[in-house]
Amino acid sequence: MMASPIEGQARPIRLADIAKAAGVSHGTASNVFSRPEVVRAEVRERVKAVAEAMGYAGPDPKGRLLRAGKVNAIGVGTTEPLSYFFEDPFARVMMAGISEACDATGAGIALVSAANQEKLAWNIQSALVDGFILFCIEGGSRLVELTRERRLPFVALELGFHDETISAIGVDNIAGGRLAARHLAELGHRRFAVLSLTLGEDRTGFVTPEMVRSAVYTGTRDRLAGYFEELSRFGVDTTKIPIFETENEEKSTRAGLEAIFAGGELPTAILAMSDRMAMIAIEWLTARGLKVPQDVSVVGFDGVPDGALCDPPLTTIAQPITEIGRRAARMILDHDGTVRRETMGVELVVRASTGPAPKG
Amino acid sequence: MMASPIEGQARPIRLADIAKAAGVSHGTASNVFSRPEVVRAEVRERVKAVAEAMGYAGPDPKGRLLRAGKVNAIGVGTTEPLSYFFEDPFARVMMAGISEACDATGAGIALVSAANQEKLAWNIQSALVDGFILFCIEGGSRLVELTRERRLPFVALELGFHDETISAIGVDNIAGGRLAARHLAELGHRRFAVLSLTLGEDRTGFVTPEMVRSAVYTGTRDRLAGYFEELSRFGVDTTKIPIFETENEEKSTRAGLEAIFAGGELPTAILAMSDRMAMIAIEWLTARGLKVPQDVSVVGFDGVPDGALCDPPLTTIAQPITEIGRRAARMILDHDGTVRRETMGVELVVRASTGPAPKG
DNA sequence: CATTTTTTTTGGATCGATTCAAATTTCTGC
DNA sequence: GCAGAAATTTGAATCGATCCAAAAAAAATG
Repeated sequence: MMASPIEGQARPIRLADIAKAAGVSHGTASNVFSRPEVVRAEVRERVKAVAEAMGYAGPDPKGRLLRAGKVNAIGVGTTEPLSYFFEDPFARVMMAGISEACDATGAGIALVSAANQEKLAWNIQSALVDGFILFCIEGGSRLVELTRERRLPFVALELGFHDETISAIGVDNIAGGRLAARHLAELGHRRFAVLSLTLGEDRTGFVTPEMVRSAVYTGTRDRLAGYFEELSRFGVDTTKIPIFETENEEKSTRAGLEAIFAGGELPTAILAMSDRMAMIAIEWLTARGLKVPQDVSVVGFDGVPDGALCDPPLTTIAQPITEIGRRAARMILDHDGTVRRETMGVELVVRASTGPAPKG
Repeated sequence: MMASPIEGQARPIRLADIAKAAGVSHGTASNVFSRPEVVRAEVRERVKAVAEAMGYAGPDPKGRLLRAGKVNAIGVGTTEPLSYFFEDPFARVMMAGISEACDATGAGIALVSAANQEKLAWNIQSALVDGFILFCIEGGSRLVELTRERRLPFVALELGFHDETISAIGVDNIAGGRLAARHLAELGHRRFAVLSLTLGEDRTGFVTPEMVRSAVYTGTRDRLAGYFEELSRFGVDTTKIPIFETENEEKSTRAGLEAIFAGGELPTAILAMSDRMAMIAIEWLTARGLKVPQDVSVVGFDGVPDGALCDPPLTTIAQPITEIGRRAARMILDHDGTVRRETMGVELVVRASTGPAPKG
């Protein structure tokens, strides 16, 4: 047996090397780093000196990890690309909440995502985490299935569909819908249009009542139900309200607005199921010469910070996003094996995108 | 020896359990999952069936990791709290670039930070990553030292000081300074004030020429040098230009503006070393009844997206932030053991916060 | 100084996989 | 039916630490 031929690319120094060089057992060497108080001061210093001299990088977490069994990190997963976490306003606030809880306990955050489906599966399988928080905005069911296979605790956020077997944190969508609708109705509005999130399949366009009934996404359905329940109470014929399903992005939302304002009785108020759509709507209306809120009122949903900054500032149904993030993280961190479901309240934040219905 | 007394809380199933149950060696069992093509179809299906029946979660990455030696994830570290990554505009754009490179190679991202100094050390020591990207905005030297001990590749970003031994990506601060100064000088401005990033110690307030000379932070010093070189060329007496050192946040920046506009010859142009300060300045000036750019011009530094959205849109020196992020990630991902230093170019982005110097 | 108590140190077992040379089985061709 | 080639399977070794019961050394007690 000979030493590695090239000095330069020697393999990294292991704890066992230090132990041998210092003339102590590997148990003692380990203690020097992980429980220094149990080893005699003299020995401790000697070992440390040897480690220093040999350029030891400290106990390798890879080794420790296997023994410890716990990673002390939580994975946050989504089907969107990784940049989603840094670009999407909703995700960012959520992450701030998650970060807060992680900072407090010293846990790390690993971002899990992937460019394509195969990689996603692999990344979930190989993520070094103790549990997952899932952003189920899109492709939620696949994300959930993949994660379930890891048999680690996980919490679903913004889970569109209903599944009692998984932990989830959501908001009271019906109440949110009602709040938004009542606000507009009380301002005198009677002609509405809805900019809806997806109901099921990947499609965009106007939605029929049957489609609503058979909707897979209960979140969307509930918001709609909330809108309509409340509007009915004000005597509005909800069957006449146009509902346009978008993909919650610019193109399909604009298409929806075009369609809604194409003719017939124009709405004086728009119920948007996300702040994103609401803000796109405001921009579109303004560009079209319609004043918000004088001509058309717009109310959003989510309560992202950007809403306060747009012009006019957005009236919206605010979710306690940061708190949801905090709780989700805590659920993973102090997981006790039970399935937990929490429904958070929402609140109406009145800013300047809504006003009295125009006369006549 | 007896089976675990309580059925419910059995320890997780290991690959070895599957192997035994299926009557194959653990080598074969391992192959079923990691190299299915080498095992006979019949055996493969049998093992898979057993695994399924026993509720095996798939090969545990903790085990694989130790053997493989490579984590396939990069750590992004800072001394700021974790939420910094999701809230700071500059960091966000940088992260988007890093994400892009990681997405492309399937690498994961682990966020490393800490509430306090001890935890930071621990978190860096125990991060499961193949290398680090360091945001050295503040407390950079400590962050670098801590990371150096891990003996893993790392790249420093926004490294304030000069150290040839570490890989870093930065921008040409002198050129940036000159670009900003020339732009203003060409618009006819002759009376300036500088809102400066920190030069060394943690202090705020006006800065003397000696302090500039002995500055630790070469980034700050270089921007300043760029400003002054160019202004001298236009015949401006740079010794009279007030330089106010802030902590790049609201309070100290406002204090700086108060001090600068407290009396004497008021500046017609402000050179801010960050977009953050520039935007705070615009707000402050506007609130004070001074019109930007009619009364006072403001030019920032960084080129964060928010700058385009503020009112008036900010003229600034744009760094290729996303590209820096991409390169940093790539440096870690295809690390070859060499120390790499890159200096990226910057460009002047003229928007509406600068205009001709007011007459008289 | 012998005994008991306390503090340190030791070294084997373990965490959960992957790897690879060698052994075994199956397949080919004649 | 058999030799040789090809395809599978085996099982010991390894990755880098931590844990812990038992042994050894040091300190305290009578």
